[in-house]
Amino acid sequence: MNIQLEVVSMEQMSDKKRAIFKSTMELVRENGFHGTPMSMVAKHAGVAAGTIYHYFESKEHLLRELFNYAQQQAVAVVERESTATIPFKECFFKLWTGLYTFYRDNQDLLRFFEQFVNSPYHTTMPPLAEDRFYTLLFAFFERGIQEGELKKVSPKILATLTHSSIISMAKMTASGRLHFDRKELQQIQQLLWDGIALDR
Amino acid sequence: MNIQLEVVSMEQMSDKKRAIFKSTMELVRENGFHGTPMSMVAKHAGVAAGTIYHYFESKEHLLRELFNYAQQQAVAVVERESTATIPFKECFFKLWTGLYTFYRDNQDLLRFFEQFVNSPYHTTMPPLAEDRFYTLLFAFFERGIQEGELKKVSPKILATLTHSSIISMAKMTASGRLHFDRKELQQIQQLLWDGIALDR
Amino acid sequence: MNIQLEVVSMEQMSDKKRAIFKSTMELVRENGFHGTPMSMVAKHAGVAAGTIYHYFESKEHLLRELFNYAQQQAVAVVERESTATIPFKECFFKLWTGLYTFYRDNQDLLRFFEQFVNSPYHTTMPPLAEDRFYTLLFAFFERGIQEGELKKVSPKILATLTHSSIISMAKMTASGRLHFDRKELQQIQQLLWDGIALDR
Amino acid sequence: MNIQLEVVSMEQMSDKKRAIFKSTMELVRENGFHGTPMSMVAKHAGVAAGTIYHYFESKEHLLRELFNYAQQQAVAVVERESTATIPFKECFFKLWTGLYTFYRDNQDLLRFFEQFVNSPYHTTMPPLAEDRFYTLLFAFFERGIQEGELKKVSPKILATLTHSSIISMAKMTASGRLHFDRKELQQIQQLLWDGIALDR
DNA sequence: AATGAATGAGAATTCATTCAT
DNA sequence: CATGAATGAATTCTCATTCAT
Repeated sequence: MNIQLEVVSMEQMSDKKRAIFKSTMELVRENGFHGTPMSMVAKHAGVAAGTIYHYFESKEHLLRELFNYAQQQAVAVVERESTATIPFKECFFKLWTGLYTFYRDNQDLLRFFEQFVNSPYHTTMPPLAEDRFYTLLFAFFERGIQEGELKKVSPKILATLTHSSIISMAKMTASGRLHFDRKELQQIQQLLWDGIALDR
Repeated sequence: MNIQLEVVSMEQMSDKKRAIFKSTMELVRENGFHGTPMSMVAKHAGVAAGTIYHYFESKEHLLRELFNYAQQQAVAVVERESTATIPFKECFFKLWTGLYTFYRDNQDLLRFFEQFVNSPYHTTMPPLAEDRFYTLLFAFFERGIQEGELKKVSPKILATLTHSSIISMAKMTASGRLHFDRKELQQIQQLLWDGIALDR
Repeated sequence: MNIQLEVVSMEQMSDKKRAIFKSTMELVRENGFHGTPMSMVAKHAGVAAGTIYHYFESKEHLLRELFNYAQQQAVAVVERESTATIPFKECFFKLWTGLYTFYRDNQDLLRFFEQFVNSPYHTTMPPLAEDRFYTLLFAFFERGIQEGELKKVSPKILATLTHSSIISMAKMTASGRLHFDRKELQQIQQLLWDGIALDR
Repeated sequence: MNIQLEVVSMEQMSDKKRAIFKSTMELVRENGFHGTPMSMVAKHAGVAAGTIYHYFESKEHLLRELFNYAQQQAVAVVERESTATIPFKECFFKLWTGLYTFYRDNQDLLRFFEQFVNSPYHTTMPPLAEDRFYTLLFAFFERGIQEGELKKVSPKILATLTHSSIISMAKMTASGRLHFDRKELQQIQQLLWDGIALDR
C-alpha cells in the first residue's frame, strides 16, 4: 500500500471528512492520541460515531490518513519554496522561512506531527526513500552541493539539520517560551547558512 | 514543586522501583504510552500489578517520575561535559559528542523522552527557566558569548539549535536510516560550530 | 440541583434503564452496595457492562438515581393517602396502612432505602426542607394540628415518630421475625394515634 | 458460635485492639464500610496492617466483633436503666432518656450500628431470641404488661416501637436537622407513653 | 449515508490478606 | 508480637467498533 496514493486534496474531500480531520487535529493537540476517543472526535466534528467509520476503517487509519494529509501540506510548502528559479542561497532562506511560517501558523498540525512521528504508528511507516517530503529536501540540498554553494556533506545530514532547526524554533515559538522577530529569524537562518555554506 | 527535588539516584533506589523504571522505558519505546498497560509493566518487571502502586501513585505519576529520572541522567551528561576547564571550542565539541553518544546509546530513553515531551503530560511541566537541563545549556552558551567565541545571539537560540541537532542525529542513527562514522560526526559538529562561532 | 427534577416516571423510562434499576435493587438487597459489582448488575439485567454507563455516569450516580426513583414511589403513596378528603383520623390510619403495605410489599426497595440512608452517599443529599417526602408528611401533620386533632407538637416530631413506626414494623415483618394480622396492625396504629391525638 | 462468649470488656482489652475498634468506628461513620480499607484503619489506629490480623481473623470478623462490642454497650445501658426498682412508668421514661442520651452522645456507634444492621453481615446474625438487647427490652415491657401499666400488646411490638422512636430521634439530632430541648424530649416520651399505657 | 445505542474486551486501580523479617 | 512490602483477584470504568434502524 503506497500511502501517497490515498491522498486526496482538500477540495475533493467531503465536508464531513474535512470536519473529522480538523477535529482530530485540534483534539489530539490538546489531549494527545489516547486522550482523544473517537466519540469525542465525533461530537466535536458534529457527526455520529458510526459516521467516522464510513470514512475511515479504524482509529489507526484515521490517524495515518491524517498524518499523510498533514504531510502533504508540508510537502506543498517545500515544493513551492524549494523550486523557485532563484539563486540557491536565496532559495534556502525562502524555504526556511516558508516552512517555519507554515509550522508556526499550523500548530495543531505541528503538534500532531510530532506526536505521530514519535508514536509506534510511525515505526511501521514506509522508509525514508519513499518519503516525498524528505526526497524533495534531499534533492534541494543536492542541488546546493552541485552548484558549489554547500559543503560536501551528505544531503541527508543537511536536510535533517535544517529541518530540525525549523521544527525546534517553531516549537519554541509555539510553547510561548520565546518569541522571535523578523531580525532574529534572519539571524538564525544566517547561522545555519554559515554552517553549511561552502567558504569561498 | 521543584522536579529536581524528587529525584533519587539509581543507587538509592529499591530494586523493584529500578526494575519498574527500566521496564517502563523499554516497553514505552516499543509500544508507546498507550500500548503499555500497567499489567505489562508489572509482568516485565517481575512484580505484581499492585506493587507498582506502592512506588507510584498512578500511571501518570510513574511516567512523570521516569521522565524526571531520565532527564536527570541527561543533566549529568551536560554537567560533566560542559564544565571541563578546557577551551570553549573544544568543550563545545566534547559536549556535542557526549550528549550524542548518550542518546545514541540510550535509545529507550531517547524515545521515551521524545514521546513524553510531545505528550499532554509535558504541557503541565515547570517552565523553561526552572529546567536544570536547559539552564546548564544556556549558561554554557552564555560563557561562549562572554569569551568572544560565539556570535552574539540569544543563548536560548544557540542551545536549542545545538540540542535539536544532537537529537535529530541520534534519532537518525536510531532509526537505522543512516549511520555516521567518527569523521562524519566531526563534520556535523564542525558545520554547527562554523555557524555559531564568531569569525575572527 | 433539585433531585425531583431528574425523576422520570416508570413509563417514560427505557426498558434497559428499568431493568438496571430493578436488578440493582434486588441485588443490593441481597448483597449490599459493595457486594454488588456493576458486572453483576449488568449480567442480571441482561445488558453489557458498558451499557449501564450510557444511562448512569458511575455506580454512585446509579445508586443516587435509584434512591430518588425509589423515594418518588414512596412520595406517590404519601400523596395518594394523605390527601383524601376524609376526616383526619381516618386519613391517618389510611396513610399508616398505605405506607406500611407499600414497604411490606416492596422489600427490595425498603432494604435499599435503609442501606442508602445510612451510607455516606446520603450525607451529601439535599436538606430536609427540600425533601418532598417529608414536606408532605409535615403538611399532613400540620393539618392535624390545625384541625385540633393532634397535640401541639412539632410536626417534624410527629412525622418522624409515625414514619419510624411504619418502617420498623415493615422491617420486622420483612425479617420474618414477626407477622402481623389485620387486627394487630390496627392495634399498632391505634397505639400511635392514642399517643399523638389530642384528648377531648 | 455464640457471639456473647467472645465479648470482652473494655478493660481487659489490649490498647491496640481498643485503638483498632475506635478507629474503625470513627472511620466507618465517615466513610462507610467500603470506604474504610483495612490500611486506613491501621494508619488511623497507629498500627501496621498486619497487626490487625493478630486480633481479628478478617475484616468481616473485625466488623462483627465491633458490632457485638457496641451492642454490649447498649445492652449495659438497658440493663442499668430498665432494672431500677422504681415504678414502671418512671422506669420507662428513665430508659427512654438513658438510651436516647447514649445514642446521641455516641454518634459514631449509632451510625456504625445502623450501617451494620442494614448490611448483609447482619442477615446472618443469630435470631432475635438470642439477642440480649431485645431480650432485655422484651422482659421490660412484659413487666409493664404484667403490672397492668401497658396495653396488652405483644412486647415485641412495644419494644420495637419504643426503640425505633429513640433511634429516629437520636438520628434526627445527629443529622443536625432538629434539636430538642429537655421539654421537647419529655413531650416525645409522653406521646409514646400515652400510646402504649393502659387507660385507667 | 447517517445514526447512536449497545457491546465487551481491556485498562487502571484498589484492597483484603499474607509472610519474611 | 509487630511490621509493612508485596500480592493478585476483583472492581470500576473506558472506548473502539458494530449494527439495526
